[in-house]
Amino acid sequence: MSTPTDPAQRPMRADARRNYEKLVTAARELFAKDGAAVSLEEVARHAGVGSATLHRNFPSRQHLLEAVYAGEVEEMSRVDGLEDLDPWDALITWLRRFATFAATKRAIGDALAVYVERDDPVFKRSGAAITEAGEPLLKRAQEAGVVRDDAVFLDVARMVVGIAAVRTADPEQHARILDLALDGLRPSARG
Amino acid sequence: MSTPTDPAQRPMRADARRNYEKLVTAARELFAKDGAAVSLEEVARHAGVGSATLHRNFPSRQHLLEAVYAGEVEEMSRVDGLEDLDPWDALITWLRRFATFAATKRAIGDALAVYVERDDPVFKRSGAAITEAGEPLLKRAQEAGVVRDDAVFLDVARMVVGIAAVRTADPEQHARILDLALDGLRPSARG
DNA sequence: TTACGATACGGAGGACCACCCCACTTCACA
DNA sequence: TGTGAAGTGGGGTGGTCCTCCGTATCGTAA
Repeated sequence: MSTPTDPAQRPMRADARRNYEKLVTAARELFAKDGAAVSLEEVARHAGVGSATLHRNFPSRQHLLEAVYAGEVEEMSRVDGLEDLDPWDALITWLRRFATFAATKRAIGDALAVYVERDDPVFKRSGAAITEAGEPLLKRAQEAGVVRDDAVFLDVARMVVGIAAVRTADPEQHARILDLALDGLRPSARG
Repeated sequence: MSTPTDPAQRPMRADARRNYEKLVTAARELFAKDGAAVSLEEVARHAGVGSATLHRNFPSRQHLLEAVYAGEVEEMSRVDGLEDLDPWDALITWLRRFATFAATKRAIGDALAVYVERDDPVFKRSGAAITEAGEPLLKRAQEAGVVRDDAVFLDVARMVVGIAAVRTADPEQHARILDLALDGLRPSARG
């Protein structure tokens, strides 16, 4: 889950694992405080670790983002008590939560966009969590006839991510835009 | 139109104007070839001009983008023979053109997003052109009863920009997502 | 046509960045 | 406890943006 190495590989050495954790912790703090554009040098400094160590553990900024947020994404994706709602509300509620998450955590939002948009293997884990959670909700809504049949999950996800990526000072506007777009999912809207 | 200085100010010196043009030309070529992230140093080099000259003319990358694309944005915004179409088709056609433009020219797309998203004064000119073209189309469609009354132009524009900003290898997907979202504009879709 | 002040120039340099190299340290296992 | 493999971090490289300031060029008034 939070294992930095593939299970196939031999386990990390204790000191290496320690440094890995220090880096992820430092990155989480700095991303939250200053956004995802923080210099990697700064992250390494803050973690009390050489920059080479950072680059060895995380070949790119995206890898670091994935490590920092993978857990949160999985938690966000969870479908809690959504099964109790009717199919439309369940889907919309989940999509709204997804959008809010992406919009709030700008850092992960941008990273998510990269995953959702390009199937970047770096984000396989986070991406899988999202698809696993959302796709059944969409299916259920379609089977209930409250969402148009031709909607594809990845289309919908990308739409939401795109809208979430819009930067606006007014959070109300975000909600308005999203609602507008989500109304397009209704079968009655079809031309 | 392409005047770099405000009319109030005294005209630029001939050599200054020459350099200004060289920079805009070089930037246009490089943006088209390599995207909007091209190094400004590179642009200056390509224009055969010192980097200080670039920074004097364009305090930020956004200023350079605005200078490069202002004309194209205005042309793209034009409503041509759209008045002949029925209100819905006119609006949708224009919005689609807008989205395609933003998506195709990634460089200006990102810059546009900045304008449309934050009212950055740097993009006042381009932004005004867009609003002047699009807002009447939306109004007309609303008056004809084919678009929900509560839709606000800036919401719609931001939605389209957000979707256009989604990077996907498949252009068909872009079209699908946009159509999905635009269907949300129909009054019949309202809850 | 000249001469001179305002204007604009560009290269050098500072501060920063990502990323790599490699002599050195630390670990884990026999 | 000794040894080789794994991991380290400081310093180097080459790139970025941006500013400073001595120099060159322009436009104009004489």
